[in-house]
Amino acid sequence: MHHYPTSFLNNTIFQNIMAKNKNTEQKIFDAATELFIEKGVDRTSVRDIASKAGINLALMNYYFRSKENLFDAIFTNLVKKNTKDLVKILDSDLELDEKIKQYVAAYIDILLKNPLLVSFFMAILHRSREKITEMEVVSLLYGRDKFTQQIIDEGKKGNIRRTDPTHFYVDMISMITFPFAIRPMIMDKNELNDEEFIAFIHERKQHITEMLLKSIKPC
Amino acid sequence: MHHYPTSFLNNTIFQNIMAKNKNTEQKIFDAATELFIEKGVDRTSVRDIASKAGINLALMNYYFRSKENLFDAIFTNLVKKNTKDLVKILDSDLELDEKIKQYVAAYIDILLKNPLLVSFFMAILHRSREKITEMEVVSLLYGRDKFTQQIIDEGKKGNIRRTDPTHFYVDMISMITFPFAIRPMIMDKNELNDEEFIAFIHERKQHITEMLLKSIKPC
DNA sequence: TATTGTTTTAAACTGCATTTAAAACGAAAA
DNA sequence: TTTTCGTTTTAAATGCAGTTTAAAACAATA
Repeated sequence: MHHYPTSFLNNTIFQNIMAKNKNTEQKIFDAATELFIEKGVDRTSVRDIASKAGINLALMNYYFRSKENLFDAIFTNLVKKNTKDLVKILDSDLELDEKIKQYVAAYIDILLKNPLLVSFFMAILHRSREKITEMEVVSLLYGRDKFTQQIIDEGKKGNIRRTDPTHFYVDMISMITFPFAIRPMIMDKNELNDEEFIAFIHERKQHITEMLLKSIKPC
Repeated sequence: MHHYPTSFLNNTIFQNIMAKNKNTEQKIFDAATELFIEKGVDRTSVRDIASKAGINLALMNYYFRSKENLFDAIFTNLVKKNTKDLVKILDSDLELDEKIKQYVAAYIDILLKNPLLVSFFMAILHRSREKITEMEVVSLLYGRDKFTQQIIDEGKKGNIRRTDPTHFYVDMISMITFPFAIRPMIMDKNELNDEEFIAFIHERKQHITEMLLKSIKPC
């Protein structure tokens, strides 16, 4: 009979564990994060993590139960840390135009700053696409109740063309996100280096905003 | 010293091998294809493939050298079979409007008909994003020389707004492709069943076309 | 019939995540 | 202080993955 420590994921008593297990658990968490960034999730073994964290192999399983769990913990942590602003913008009382502009720019900046976020997302989608619906934290990346209502309302008022909010939202996140997923392809086909790709992505902030606004502008 | 059979990938003498090795090589290929569809690439082991094909474990490596290679062969085959039309449309002499409309519809139909294409693409992007640039066959999914020129020309002639063809093309494939990648998320958040999701995707044909055309319409 | 190259086989090898069972540790109770 | 008991750590084993090896079976042909 094993006694597993309270999970990292169970953050109601997050503070308490941290006081106690800070060293080992945090060491595993940090080492894994660094290695996942550096080599990708699949190409880092738990032995790598253990040796980088300076702990015994079995401790990874003792604290996180599995590599998959550790991955989820890191991903959840990363998403939570980075998407607060995004949700705030969508739920704000900004004018629709300004809201879209800010959302697009903020989302792109987040993805530029956190390459891990992109590759984690890809990893989850790849591993089992269904799983993503089970991760509550993903709502933070696809939650838009107020925004949806706003589009419907503005359409009724005649301030914009009547627009299907689902299509509109899918368009928006597709144009923002997908280029990061196919980054090597875009760089290769357009002969861009890293710097130029980043510039291209920055251009897209304005480009996407214009595209979206033009599509809802009333005739 | 081993004597590997001429590779499946080397299709200059494709016919010849097929006459000889049809049984075993094709059995492996077919079994793997079915299992990859059914359970996903990572969740099918080479032992699964061998037992489904009714052959010895080592034969998979004898014919395809590695599981990765087998995967590539299947992917390449699948892309080649399905993207002929797509390239034809982009390279045709159609009017820009009509060309965009046909391309969007054809691309979406292909992805609807071949779920494997989507998950294979994700698998490659996930495994090593860089690898995708090495697969010549991917040009078929991202090749647009004549199309690019056409957008520039029409812009100069004043038939459309002057438009950056790279952004335009990225927008187009993002809006077409990405929704398939996040299918479970869209279904979950909008409470769609399979049938409704497919209907949603069909709607997108017209939606995306309108979106793209509106963005290049001259003021 | 003997030879040579090809195809198939059984078994081993390597590296991986995970599990086990026991040992070490630390704090609280006796 | 010593005992006790839950927690943390350890070394070793387990089982499954892809791949490799070396020999056997087979087929064609000289």
